[in-house]
Amino acid sequence: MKDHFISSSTLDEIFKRAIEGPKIFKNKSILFHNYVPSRLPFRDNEIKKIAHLLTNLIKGYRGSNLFIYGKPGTGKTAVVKYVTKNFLNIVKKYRKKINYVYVNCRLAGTEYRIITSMASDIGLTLPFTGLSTEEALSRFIKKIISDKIPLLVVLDEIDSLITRYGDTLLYTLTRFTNEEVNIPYMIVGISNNLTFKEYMDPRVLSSLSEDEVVFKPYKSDELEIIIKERVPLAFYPNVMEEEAIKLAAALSGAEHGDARKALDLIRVAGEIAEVNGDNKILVSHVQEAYSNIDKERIVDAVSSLPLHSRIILASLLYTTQNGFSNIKSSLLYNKYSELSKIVAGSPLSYRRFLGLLTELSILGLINKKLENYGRKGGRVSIVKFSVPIDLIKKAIENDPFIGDLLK
DNA sequence: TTTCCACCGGAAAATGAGGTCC
DNA sequence: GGACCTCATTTTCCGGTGGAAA
Repeated sequence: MKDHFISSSTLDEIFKRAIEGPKIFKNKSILFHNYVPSRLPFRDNEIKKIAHLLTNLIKGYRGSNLFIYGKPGTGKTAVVKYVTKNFLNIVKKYRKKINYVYVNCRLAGTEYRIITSMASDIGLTLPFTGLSTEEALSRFIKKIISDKIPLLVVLDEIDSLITRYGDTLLYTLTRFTNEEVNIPYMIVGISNNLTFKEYMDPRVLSSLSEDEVVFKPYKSDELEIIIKERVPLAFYPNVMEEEAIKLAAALSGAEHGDARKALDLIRVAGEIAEVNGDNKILVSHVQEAYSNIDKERIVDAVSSLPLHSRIILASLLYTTQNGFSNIKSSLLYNKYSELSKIVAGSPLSYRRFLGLLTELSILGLINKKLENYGRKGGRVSIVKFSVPIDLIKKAIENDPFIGDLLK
């Protein structure tokens, strides 16, 4: 049986190295996604455009609503947060008032939670359940009207709201004013994709897109400059080698110009150097970080799945390891039912099982393909892993509920 | 050309646990 | 305390679906 305990001398060594070993990170938080830097290179035009639109609110006019679109890691959220932070500072300085609301629609989850989050930003507490969505929205609107303060709403990942709940909330937000109620407001929608537009009423869409800003992906040389600006803030002097910076920029530039990935890469490279007790971040650390990031993603994805999804993966692992390839979903369900009787008491319905298979496929862990065998065999789903099997095995074996089952 | 297999997957309803409101 | 609410998960129902066989 594998020893699950770490000796105290090993722990001593880890802590000793942390205190006495080479210093790598000066301020790691600089490299996290939520950090808003004091300078955002290559986004001057976008910053100016958003700032100009915001001036309407200070003057007391209704600003054009703004739709911001761009691939992940192109700086959309960072630019909006940067501009609004400066905007609110000026507003405060001149003793003006703005009701500012920022919600990430995907993280907030449901439409109701988006409304309660917006309400909380303007000082209105709503119960987290018990009210109808209409009632919650109505209270939010009443508060805006009674405050008589210009309103700025930023809806990040707005596609997540529209594709799941339609455009009712946005419709209400763009139409709460009239001749009697004349409160200046501006809505900023941010999205990674444009597919959600088909779910919107053309009137709401044109209202949201009164102005548009598109964020283009960063080029490798631009990413290199972005990394070079963060390196002196995040690491101690001369810790990161010039060649390592170039490689990190090139690897992330090749992957859709994603600045977030570039910063992840140098952070993980720094962590690897730290664990190894090295005093510099070298090209080899960046290379190792690049291959580790994907592995970590897969193992993390598997271990954070719900129990039944993990049992499905274990069933697929079992059947694959027993020489079956191109496994039919019905066959897999039989194995899954067997395992879940042991682990969870009873299996979920076949329909639910299919839903979980689709989710695993969307996550990129498995590949589900429809195949047709005509009158003889009908139309079936064929399932196989789409990531290296040893990574799944590693995640499943460490699972406290189903790890022993496979042995 | 039609039939039929073996499912697939959308939609709606059910469930159960949290809650508010009057 | 009963009516009504959200929310995530799950079940039930049932109309497709594509291609080999009839």
